[in-house]
Amino acid sequence: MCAARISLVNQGFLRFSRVYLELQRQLAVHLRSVLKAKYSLDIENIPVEIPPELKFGELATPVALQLARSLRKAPKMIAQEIVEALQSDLAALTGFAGFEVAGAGYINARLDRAAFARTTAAAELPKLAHPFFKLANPPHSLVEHTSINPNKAAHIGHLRNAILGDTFVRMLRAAGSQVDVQNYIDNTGVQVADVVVGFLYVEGKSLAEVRALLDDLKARGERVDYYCWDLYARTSQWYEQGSEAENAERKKLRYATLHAIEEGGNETAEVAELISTAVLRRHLETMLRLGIEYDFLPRESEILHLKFWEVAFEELKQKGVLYFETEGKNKGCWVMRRPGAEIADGELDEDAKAIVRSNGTVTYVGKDIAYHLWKFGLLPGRDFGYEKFFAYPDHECWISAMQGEADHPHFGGASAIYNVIDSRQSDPQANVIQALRGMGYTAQADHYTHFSYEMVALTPRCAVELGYTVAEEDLSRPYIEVSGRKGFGVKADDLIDKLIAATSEEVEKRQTSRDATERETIARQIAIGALRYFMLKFTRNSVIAFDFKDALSFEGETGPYCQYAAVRIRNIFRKGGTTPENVLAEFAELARQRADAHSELAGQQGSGIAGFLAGEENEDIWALWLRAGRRSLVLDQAITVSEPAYLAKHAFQLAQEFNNFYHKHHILTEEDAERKTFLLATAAVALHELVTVLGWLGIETPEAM
RNA sequence: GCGCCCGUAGCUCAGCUGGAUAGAGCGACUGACUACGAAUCAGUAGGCCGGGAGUUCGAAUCUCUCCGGGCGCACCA
Repeated sequence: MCAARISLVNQGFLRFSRVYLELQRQLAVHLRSVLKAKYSLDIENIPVEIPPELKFGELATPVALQLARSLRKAPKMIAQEIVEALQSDLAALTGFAGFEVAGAGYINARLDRAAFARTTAAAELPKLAHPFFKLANPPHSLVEHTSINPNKAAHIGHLRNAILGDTFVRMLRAAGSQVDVQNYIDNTGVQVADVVVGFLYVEGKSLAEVRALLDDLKARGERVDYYCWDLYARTSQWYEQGSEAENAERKKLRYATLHAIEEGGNETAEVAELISTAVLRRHLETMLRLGIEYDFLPRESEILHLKFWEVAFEELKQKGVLYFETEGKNKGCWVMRRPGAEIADGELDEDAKAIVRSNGTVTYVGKDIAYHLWKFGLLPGRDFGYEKFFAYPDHECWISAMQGEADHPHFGGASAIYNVIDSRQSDPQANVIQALRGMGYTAQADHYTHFSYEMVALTPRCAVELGYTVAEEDLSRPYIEVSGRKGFGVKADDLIDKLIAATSEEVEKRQTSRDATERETIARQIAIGALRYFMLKFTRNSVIAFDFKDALSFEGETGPYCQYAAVRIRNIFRKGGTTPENVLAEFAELARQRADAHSELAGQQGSGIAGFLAGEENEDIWALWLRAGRRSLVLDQAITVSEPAYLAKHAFQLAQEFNNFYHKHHILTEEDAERKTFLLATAAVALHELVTVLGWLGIETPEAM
């Protein structure tokens, strides 16, 4: 049922702590040669799974079940024959203790537990000194996430985007990739235009007055993005509030403003620049609270003014991806076939996507195609100017500019890109990929991933709680979509503040001996842990119906639960007066001695390390070691299918298995010195696994809880 | 009309290229703090995996179909 098939696809770049992966590969190779010798069959992908329960062993294959038909033999018979072949050559399979037939014809493999522990512990040691692995020739990836319109405060939907994106970046880096993190800024769109209309016409402010207001807000320590949140909602209403004639005028104002901003070099554009930059800065601050950082902020204004589109347009025309439509509703436009469209030559394709309008202006998708050519380094002669914009403790975040600074890093030219964008935009994303493919950039199209995810919505109860008026028919729905335009939603900073307030209250109660700064750090770490885990525990295409009760929960399957397990382990080492490093070194030495002795005591079970890991009463300990050995496998799978939730699940299961172990076995009072070392080593391995995996999720481990 | 996503326990969700007795968390009910701090642990109850058909030795998983819910399908941005 919950047997997991191990992916063979993507293992190449994982070079550390791959105990489980190695064993799996070895078994698959060996099985293949057995099948060849016995039945003259050459099967390339032999399924090797992790069984649903430990009593079935640590690895299993249903290959005998699959062969039953072609070999015209009962699956159990085949399994028996294969097992005999494997058993007779056990010496060639290091790390395995034996094989057996089970169920309808499964072949179950049992591992040499002591050897597994020895290898795992040894793999933990060097990581302590060098936690980050670097490949000699790392693949260059580009992840784009966050990309909030700079006209209002970030809300919970944006948090899901940024947390998913940031976590994926950490995962890629853990696997050895070189990753550039980009946050695309649409500073010339209608959303920014609307808030500019708000300042200029709803509030009737001049450029100087807007500037003064921004200074004033800054001086008072108030959030500009919050101010814009309200103004944006008011402006959206204002378009519909007046008489029909007035509303028509207001709409005209809206488009005139939009065009002035796109054009640049005027006062309206200057207001837009002031506001969008101030709001953008706030977004970066909000995300930094969650440990989210960026390398580069490409802006729409530069893509426009540096004329990326012109270069792309020529190539699109020349390669026949775009054609000029002379009939139908798209008459006078340059259009592109949609993915999967089957239209005979010369026939009118009414469904084609217009890329250049009949008035000669380019659509959003067109600009996006040009931008993505740049991302892959396929836009000859065009690049952004680069300026420093935001300083992080250990690096700069750059922003696009017309001229820019002479000395700057290079962005773009990636070999793989990931766009973290919600699933509602899958159509335009598919259009861009289609264009790349049409231009013959097949490899690039294949390495273009729309990292899509479902939205965060509010439960009706939550909406009412926040004081919004909810329509009668919406009350019975499972969730209501948030809307920046209506000012309907939970602002990111409000949620973070609320979480910190809740964790602070608990920390004040528990950590009376610590000073205020320490307590503050702990409360912040737990709050962020809770938030990040909450956003990551759901798989990407499940809609999150947001509710404060769930988001503010610190018990059960939550970030704090995982953090707590790690903190408990730290407490053990603190009380025990030793460190994980020392214990692991001690254990490695012990394991080595025992391994030497083992050859003399061949076949003698139940002694030494093997004994600590054998038997019903130690099954939970063995489960913990196994889980730890599985980490790189889980990372591999999570990257292959772009699903950070797998890692969140893994961290939780690890924490759960540790807590279970913690209650059953009391470490510090253990009298047998060797067993105590072994139990401490178990805790050390669990701690390093937890800290590492939580780190990939962007969750810090507090000193105390 | 076309396309994509979802439907699994009272609630919120896992279940990873088909595989062994369908799993968690929350909520409910029982129990466990003078041992490494209970933000924890142990246990009980709770499921026609939306319905139907097909493929298969084997289906929550693949195919088809129907039902229910959501989101997209502009020369808007």
